[in-house]
Amino acid sequence: MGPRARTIEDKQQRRRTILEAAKKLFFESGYQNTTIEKITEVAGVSTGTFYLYFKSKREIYMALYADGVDIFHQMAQQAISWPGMGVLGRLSAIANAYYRFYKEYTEYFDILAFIHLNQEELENPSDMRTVLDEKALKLLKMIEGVIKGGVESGELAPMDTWKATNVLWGMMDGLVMLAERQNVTVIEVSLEELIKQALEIAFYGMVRR
Amino acid sequence: MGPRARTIEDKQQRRRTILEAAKKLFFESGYQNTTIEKITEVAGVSTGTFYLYFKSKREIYMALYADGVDIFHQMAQQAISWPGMGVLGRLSAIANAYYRFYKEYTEYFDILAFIHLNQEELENPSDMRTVLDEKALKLLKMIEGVIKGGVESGELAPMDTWKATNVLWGMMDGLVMLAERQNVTVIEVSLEELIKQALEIAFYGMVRR
Amino acid sequence: MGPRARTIEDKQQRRRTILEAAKKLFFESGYQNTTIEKITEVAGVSTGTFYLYFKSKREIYMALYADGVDIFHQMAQQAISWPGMGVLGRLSAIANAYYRFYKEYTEYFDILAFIHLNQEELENPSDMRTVLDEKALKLLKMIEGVIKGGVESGELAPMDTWKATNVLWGMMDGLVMLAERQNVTVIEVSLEELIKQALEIAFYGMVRR
Amino acid sequence: MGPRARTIEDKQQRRRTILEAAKKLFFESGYQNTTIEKITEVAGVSTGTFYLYFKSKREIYMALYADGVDIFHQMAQQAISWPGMGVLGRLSAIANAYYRFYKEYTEYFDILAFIHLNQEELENPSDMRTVLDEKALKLLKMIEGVIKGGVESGELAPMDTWKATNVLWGMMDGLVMLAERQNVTVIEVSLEELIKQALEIAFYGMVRR
DNA sequence: TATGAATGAGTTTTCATTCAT
DNA sequence: AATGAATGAAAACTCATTCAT
Repeated sequence: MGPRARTIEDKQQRRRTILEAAKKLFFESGYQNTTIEKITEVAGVSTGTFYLYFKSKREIYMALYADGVDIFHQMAQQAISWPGMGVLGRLSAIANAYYRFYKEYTEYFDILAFIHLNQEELENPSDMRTVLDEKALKLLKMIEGVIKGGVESGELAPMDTWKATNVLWGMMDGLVMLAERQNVTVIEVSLEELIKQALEIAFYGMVRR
Repeated sequence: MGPRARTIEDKQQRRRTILEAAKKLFFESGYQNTTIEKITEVAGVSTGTFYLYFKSKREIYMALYADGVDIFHQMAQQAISWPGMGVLGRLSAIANAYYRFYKEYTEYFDILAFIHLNQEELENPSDMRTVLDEKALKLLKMIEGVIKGGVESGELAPMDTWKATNVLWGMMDGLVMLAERQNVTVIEVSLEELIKQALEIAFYGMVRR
Repeated sequence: MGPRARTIEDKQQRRRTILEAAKKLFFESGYQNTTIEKITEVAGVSTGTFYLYFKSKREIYMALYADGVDIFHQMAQQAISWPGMGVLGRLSAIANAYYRFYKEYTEYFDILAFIHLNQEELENPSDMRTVLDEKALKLLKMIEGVIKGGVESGELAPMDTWKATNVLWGMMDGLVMLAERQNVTVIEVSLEELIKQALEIAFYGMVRR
Repeated sequence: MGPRARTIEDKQQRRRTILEAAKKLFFESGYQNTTIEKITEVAGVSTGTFYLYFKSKREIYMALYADGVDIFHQMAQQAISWPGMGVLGRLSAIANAYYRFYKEYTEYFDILAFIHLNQEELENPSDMRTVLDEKALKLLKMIEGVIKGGVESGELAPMDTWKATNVLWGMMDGLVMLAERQNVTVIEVSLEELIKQALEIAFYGMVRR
């Protein structure tokens, strides 16, 4: 339908078009309920073209995942890049970034969240997997860096920073997941407030006394 | 081939047999990779019989979910039923019950966890959904009851108890989910320790100062 | 479309129906050009039913192959079962059986012939393969038995009977294959005569002088 | 990417490159498993260029077949071109040439053999077919010439030389085909020995007594 | 109640061929 | 003459669900 993608930029663009279509559909209907046919239909290309740009359904999913992690990583990085912030400020900033990512990039967020539990469905790990895990690990390391800084500066009590990082992350994750379920309506508490409260609780628990 | 289930007990028994088969398989292979045929094979009944006891694949999944929530609810209830426990003891007990449930009833746990993110895959909400949300709500209310008690007794600082409940729950959930992913190996920190640390952090944040 | 196959005989019958449809189509259009859909269409069953009776396209092919070998084996066996036949008579009888098989069961013959060279297309050997090779081996052993008998009775010159068997078989095979190609028309010599001549030549070469 | 083939020689060269790539791949993986893309990749040209030199996948296959027949024809011709050879010597020489062709040009041999049985797969006959049959016919006529010479010189018994030619050819063909199948391992007899034995048997049958 | 044979829409993926540049 | 992106028709196989017995 579209004109042939002749230059590298054209091809990048076409890849993006397909990626966007897939993102939209994965978000709307989930991985299983999204068929290649639907993706190509929305992207306005033929089945064959899809396979010109992506090896498989799985691969496009992973590509989106990678993008999602990158986006969040960048958001978080930026959030803590202001000089003169205290640890608590930085951690709050990361939490906020997390929340903003959830709100503004829900499609990506859902893709990230989906992968948590459905690795079986996505079958064999492959190289991609490793790449992705590395990306995720780097993200956690960044957060740990912030906590470490806090401990060193004396703002936070001495602690196992790696454990603390995972606690913080798991906490945020858990809260958003809670909100993600239909339960959100059940809970009748806004996610934003929840995160704030969680941070408060956590921070009181972490600061040096 | 199987004898007819004439009495109500017979029927209940047969239902349980199918349920157990499904639980085993959902746990081993996930929802998508479990076929009705496999379930009936393991249960030793025919395909038709399956549909005599469950309306659809989805329904049996939901039934298992409900069972899982019930089991955990009972475990948590029991954990806090000792008289003379402080709030922190009670909350710890609940967290421990959560951990124990995760360890001892992993099949159920996975089923519960799966549902979080895959509601899309399970399609139309149906009545079951409501029943389940009610069950889950009751569970959260029980936890809130504990926190409320602590605030009233002055052990905990005054706070929005409903928010705090959700924070605690989300925290635990998030941690286990973190551990459930492949990331567990990445993280290299045992779940048990993580939960302990999380509680510590949270409790320090919650107690009256 | 047809009524449900309830008894074992019904099922055998249905299996046969599908088998016949496949045989016809493989013969008419070759393996690659025969689709499961065409087979089920001709057999008057649904796609799903096909897979109820055969694991794969390959399997139905192999099943036909096995039948073909069995049929020929029986024909050859019967051909040499008359008491009081000399070796040459027996070998002639086998060659005739081969020719009759080619004429009367061309569909089977073609399936047997096809497999010769296209094992790649049929991919991984599997158990079936072994079974089939055993069947083919048994057939050759039967022919060798006849030649051995001839050598022992002094009708034939002493020789490596296994080699001779393979020569004879390869000869017959080669001739029919020659006839099978479009070349038949080119050659303008009837297959029957060719086989007769070949036997004459071979026999003159084999008899004790 | 490739430079333009301006002169006729350039074009011939490019054609050859593609042909060689196809030969290699057809031999390694068979007709069905060889894609145009793989061929062009190996040949170092673009997909479009392939279709500039060959009308279809089928056509390149046929072209290789023609080459194969030509090569063997030349080998056989040369083998019998020594003056002062007897008939049996000449026939042996042809058989040896056949065997050598099988050994040294296995790729071509397989291509020739494949066509025997898979004409269906190659679809509509087309003009090529005729060309090929003519080539094959010429080959057989050459062999017949040798036999005729033998009959005329009295070395061989009087016989229908055309039939005998076909018998000999079919015999050789049949033996090699036997060896080509997986059965080779089953048979456990070397092809070379088989051909020798076959010739012996045949010659004893053909010589004047 | 129980059975299990039958269904058929639905899914991913391949690849020969075309054609605008 | 050469390119290679785009095409889209196949094709094999799966599986939740139905329904006649």
